Amino acid sequence: MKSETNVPLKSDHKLITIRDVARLAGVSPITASRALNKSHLVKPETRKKVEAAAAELKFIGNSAAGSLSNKRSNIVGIIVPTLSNSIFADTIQSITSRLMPEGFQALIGSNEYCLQREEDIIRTFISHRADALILTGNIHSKVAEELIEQYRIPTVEIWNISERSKHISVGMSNYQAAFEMTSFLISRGYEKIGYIGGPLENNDRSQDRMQGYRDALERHDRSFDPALTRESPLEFASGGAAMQSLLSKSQSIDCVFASSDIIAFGALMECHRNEIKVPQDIALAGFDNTAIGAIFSPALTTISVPRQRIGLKAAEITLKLIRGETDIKRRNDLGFDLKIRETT
Amino acid sequence: MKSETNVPLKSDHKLITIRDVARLAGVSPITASRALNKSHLVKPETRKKVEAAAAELKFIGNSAAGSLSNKRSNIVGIIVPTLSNSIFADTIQSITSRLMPEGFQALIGSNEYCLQREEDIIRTFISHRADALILTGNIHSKVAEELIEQYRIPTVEIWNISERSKHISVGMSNYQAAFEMTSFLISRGYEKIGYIGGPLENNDRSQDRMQGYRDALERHDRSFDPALTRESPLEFASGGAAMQSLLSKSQSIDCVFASSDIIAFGALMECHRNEIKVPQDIALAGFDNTAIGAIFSPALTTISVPRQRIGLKAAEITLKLIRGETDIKRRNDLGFDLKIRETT
DNA sequence: TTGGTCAATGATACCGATATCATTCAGATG
DNA sequence: CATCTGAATGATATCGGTATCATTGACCAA
Repeated sequence: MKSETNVPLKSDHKLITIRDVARLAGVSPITASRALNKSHLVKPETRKKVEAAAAELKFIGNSAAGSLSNKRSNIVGIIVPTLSNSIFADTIQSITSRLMPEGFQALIGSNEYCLQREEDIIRTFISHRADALILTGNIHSKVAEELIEQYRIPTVEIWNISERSKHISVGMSNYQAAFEMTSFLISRGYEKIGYIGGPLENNDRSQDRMQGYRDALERHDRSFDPALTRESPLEFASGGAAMQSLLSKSQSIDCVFASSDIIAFGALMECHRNEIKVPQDIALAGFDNTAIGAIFSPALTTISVPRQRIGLKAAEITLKLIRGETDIKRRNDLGFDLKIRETT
Repeated sequence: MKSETNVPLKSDHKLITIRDVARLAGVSPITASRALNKSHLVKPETRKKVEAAAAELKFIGNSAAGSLSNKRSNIVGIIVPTLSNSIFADTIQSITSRLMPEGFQALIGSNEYCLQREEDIIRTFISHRADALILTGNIHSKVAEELIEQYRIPTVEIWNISERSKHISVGMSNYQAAFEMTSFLISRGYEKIGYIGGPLENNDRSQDRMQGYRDALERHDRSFDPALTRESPLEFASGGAAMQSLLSKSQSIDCVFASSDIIAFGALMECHRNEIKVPQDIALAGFDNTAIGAIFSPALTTISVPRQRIGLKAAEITLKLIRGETDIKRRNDLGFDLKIRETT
């Protein structure tokens, strides 16, 4: 076999540069550069010559050289907690579909719900001199905030709106959503409403949802009972385990509010296994409105989060920030929807 | 409000450079650079001084300048069909967790099952002078292949192993997996086995799975009947619709092999809605082994694809390619597992 | 005719790192 | 002691674009 083709050591292999394009087109490198980027500065005829030359050579500009020179990387860094949960994938998808046509490249990082990892990712994003950052939530490490400040990176936070946020934020109030869902469950007549939430540590969405549940109970003269709550990793199996734990400790529970659809599914499956009927024996509500919830049988009552709209809005604000526009609201609350379906 | 903080126009704001670090440490820029990167060339004492200076200034190197100079971007481009399906998220996660500690940054793109979009993404990856590419599957546009060739980008294909592949590949034989699943279903005694596959166009995995199903039937002296097959987008609802279509056209079907768990779930839900019992009335098998399948009730029979191992192996081969090592197998078949559970 | 404006293009310098080659000097060698 | 060796460091050039300022010539006004 021609094993050399497998050994693409960066050899002396010469890549096409804009000088080559310029030479072929019979113009200077700067004119070639202008023709390809700011074409209005160049005679249409010249532009065509340059474009033809670039096409013939299959020229692809070196963006490292470009950003080094003009101090704009055309890179936007996005950090989400995880890629495994498709809710964030939807947001990323809509961000990139808005940014790519504008010539931006998204750098995507997942911090796996860890602030230190987020800080490391931010550091590498800064090393690429990202023009802007889009971060999930509003809890970040102290050093991360300092770096953002020192390097003056325009930053947008997504997925939660709260007083806490020091940056521009796009999302919805997780607190209010949990509050309304809990209020709804109370209005439905459920007496003993349990709660299974995601890990609280360093997660503002989890914290706010929990607080919303709690405040709604108290607003309706119910006492908050920690024995009816569980904290669960955001995995199906863990949600099931938390449900099992709830069931074994307090039989009289008649409703469970899970702060994530993933947990809710785990809980639902646990009910199936124990031949507990949903919603007849126990009602169940989730949060996020994942695709499977709607087609599930029984269909899951949940909170619909405008994931795509969050991404779109965040992308648009990011573009404005990069372009120095100033008509930007600090808090962009896109709201949420109570999806009342079969499990309650 | 201090609205200036919201207007981070790239002003004349001076960023820390390695010259600043060098000055503070009392050495030349080159020595500072060496101290931070190739520390063995520098006296330990000097290195400590430079590190202290860098830390004090919170220096983060400009990777654009770095890669322009040393012709290595430390960037690896990864393209998956979509981020919405968590199976690819798992692979990405394991790739990046292997590459990041080695100092590489992953650029992630999703082509939404479109070759043209893949080509565009490859073009931007090349503009960043990615050191290597990791692509899903082995069907790419002609121009994409030409660009990879011209710019000599080491490339690894993941998720399928077939003769078709022109690059190094890491994955499993989708053909063989579908063949074995179908054979298993036949051995279980099912008579009329339907098939719902993903879109075939430009998707080698879908094509190979379909062919595996077909060949297995014929190997066992069953005739392949196109009327028992459906093509469905990879969404829950579409899977349900395809199932409905199958049910309405041929009542006598007693088993359906869905080429993706997502389709299988849609189909399963459709059965629930129609009060068709799985597996008593109709058996159902999926493909991919998504997390929910195992905890679902009834638990889904499916093919387990070693998603994480694919990512890990692909990352390791990528590192070897970048480093010019030559002991690399062209086809890295990591196998698959038949997960026989309750739906068959 | 002269001067001014503007469109089109070019020469040169520079972005911030590092490759390359040069230099210095301590210690080993004969 | 002269020479060599190699560790440690530095001066300069360079990567591939583009910002900046300069130049050219066409067109127009006075």
